[in-house]
Amino acid sequence: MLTIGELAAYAGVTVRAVRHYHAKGLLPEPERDHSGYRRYDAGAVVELLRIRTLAEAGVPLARVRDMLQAGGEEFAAAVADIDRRLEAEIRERQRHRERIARLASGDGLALPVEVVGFLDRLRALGVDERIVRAERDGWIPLAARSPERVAEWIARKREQLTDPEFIDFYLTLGEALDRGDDDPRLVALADRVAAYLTRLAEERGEEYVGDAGVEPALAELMDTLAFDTVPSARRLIELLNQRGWAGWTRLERVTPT
Amino acid sequence: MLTIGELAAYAGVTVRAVRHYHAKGLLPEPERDHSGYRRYDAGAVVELLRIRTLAEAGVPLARVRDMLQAGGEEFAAAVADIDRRLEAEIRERQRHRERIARLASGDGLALPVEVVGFLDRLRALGVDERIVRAERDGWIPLAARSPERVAEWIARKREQLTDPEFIDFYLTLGEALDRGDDDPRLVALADRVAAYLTRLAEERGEEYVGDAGVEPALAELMDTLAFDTVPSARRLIELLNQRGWAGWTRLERVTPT
DNA sequence: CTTGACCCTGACGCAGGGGCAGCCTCCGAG
DNA sequence: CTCGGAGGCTGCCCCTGCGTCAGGGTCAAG
Repeated sequence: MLTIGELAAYAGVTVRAVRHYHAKGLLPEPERDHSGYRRYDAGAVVELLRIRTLAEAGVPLARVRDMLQAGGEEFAAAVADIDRRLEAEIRERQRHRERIARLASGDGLALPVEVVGFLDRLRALGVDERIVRAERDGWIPLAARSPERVAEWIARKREQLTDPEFIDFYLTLGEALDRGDDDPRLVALADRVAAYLTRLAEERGEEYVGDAGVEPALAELMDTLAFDTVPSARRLIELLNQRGWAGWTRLERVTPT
Repeated sequence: MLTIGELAAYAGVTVRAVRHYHAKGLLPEPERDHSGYRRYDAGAVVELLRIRTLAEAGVPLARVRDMLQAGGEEFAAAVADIDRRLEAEIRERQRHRERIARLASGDGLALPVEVVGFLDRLRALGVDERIVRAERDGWIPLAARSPERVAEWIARKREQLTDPEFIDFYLTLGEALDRGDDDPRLVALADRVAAYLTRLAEERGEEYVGDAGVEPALAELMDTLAFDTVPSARRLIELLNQRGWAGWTRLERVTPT
C-alpha cells in the first residue's frame, strides 16, 4: 500500500498534481486509512503513468479523461486532433519568433521593414526627429489596418522623396516647429506647399496627391495624431485651406475660404 | 476623441482586452468624460498597437510594461530572452508530437516500442490476454523509472522466449488462471519452473536469473501489481518458495521452508 | 517528548482574457 | 419627447495546470 507521496514519486509527479487529478476526476479517489490518508495500490501507479504520458504529450487534462476510456478508433481520432493543435501552436510560435526578430530597433515595434527604411531615410535627410516620430506614429495604425497596402504607399512616398521640393517641405516644417503659429515662414511654407500640390495634381492627377484609399475615419485619426506631435501642422492646414487644399493625410482641393 | 470601443476596433482587440491592459498598468487610464466614459486620443491607438505587437510576439504582459520603457540595449536583451523561450516552447511541442505519434495503439500509452513489440510477441505465441496485460502493467513503472535499461531487459526477455520451456511457462500459467489455488497442475507447474530456474542458474549464473538491477521497492510494486491481475501467481510463488526460489520480479535462491 | 517528514483541506495566484449581471448613457427614429 | 438598441461602466466568477501558502493532524525515530 502506497501513500500519495510514494505514488507520486513512482510516477515522477508532484503530490499536488496527484490531488489535482483526483479533483479533476482523472484518477479515482482511493480508500482512506484510519487517519484519513489516501492509500493506493500498485495499479494506481499504472493509471497515473498513463495520465502523465498523455498529459506530457500535450493533451489537455479535460481530454485525458475521455481518451483513457476511448477505444482504438476514437483514440486515434483524438490523437490526430491533438497533433493538429500542437502543429498549430508550433507555427504560431514560429510566427512569433519572426515578429520578435524584427523588433530589434525602436521603430520596428509595430512597423514593417519598408516603413522603418523610409523613416531612416527621413532621418538621413536631416528631418527633425519629432517629425520622424509623427510619421512613425501615423504609419502604426495604417500598417495595422491595411498591412497589404503599406508597400504601395511607401513606394509612393519614396518616389516623392526624390523631389527636392518635397524634402524641403519636411525640413522647413521641422524648422517651423519651435516657432509660433504666426511665423511668416509658415505662411511662406504654405504658399510653397500649395504651389507644389497644384503642380503635382496637374502632373500626376488628383488621385495621386490625395493618398487615396485610406479610410476617412483612419485619416482623421492620423490627422489628430500628427497635430498632437507637430502643432504647427494645424496652423499650416488652415493656411493651406485658404489656398485651396483641405485635409492632411488625405488632401482634397476645395474652394478657398 | 475615441471611445473604448473605437480604440479597440482600431487596434483589432476586444474592449475587454483594453480594460485588462488598464488594470495591468500597461496602458495609462485616459480622462473620463462627464458620464464616466473613457475618452482616448489618437496616441492611445499607437500605444495600444505597440502593446499588441509585443503581446502577439509572445511577450508576457508583465514584461511588456518594462520593454516599452526600456532602451535599446535592455530591449535587445529582453528580445533575445523571449526568443529563447519561444524556441524552448517549440521544441517542447515537437517532443509532444513525437510522443503522441507513438500512442496510436493501446499498449503504446506509456511504453517504448520495444516493449510493445515484446507484448505482441507474447500474444502471437497464444499467451492469455490477462497475462499480457499483467506484463504490460509491470513494464509501465519499469519504463517510467529506468527507461535507459528497458532495451537491455527486453533483450533478455526475448532471448528467454526462444526457450520452449519458458514459453510453456507462460501458456500453462494462463491455463491455471481460471482454476483454484489448489489445482494439481499448479503444483506440477511449480516443479517445472523450479527445475527450469535451477538449470538456468547453472548455465547462466544467478545474476541472469534474478533480473538484477530493479530497485527492491519497485520490484515489490511490480509483484503486487502482478498478483492483483494474476491471482494464481501468488500461490505459485508459495510453491516455488518450498522449492528453493523466492520472489517473482526478482528471483533469489533460498533455503526451502 | 520532541522533531521532522508526511498527510489533510481550502484558498489564492499566474496569463489573458471571456462572459455574465446590473446599471447608466448616448444616439437616431418615430 | 420618448423609445429602443447599442454601447459604456464596475465587479464578479470562469477557464488550464498546477505552485504555494495557511493552518492544521499523524507518524516514526531519537
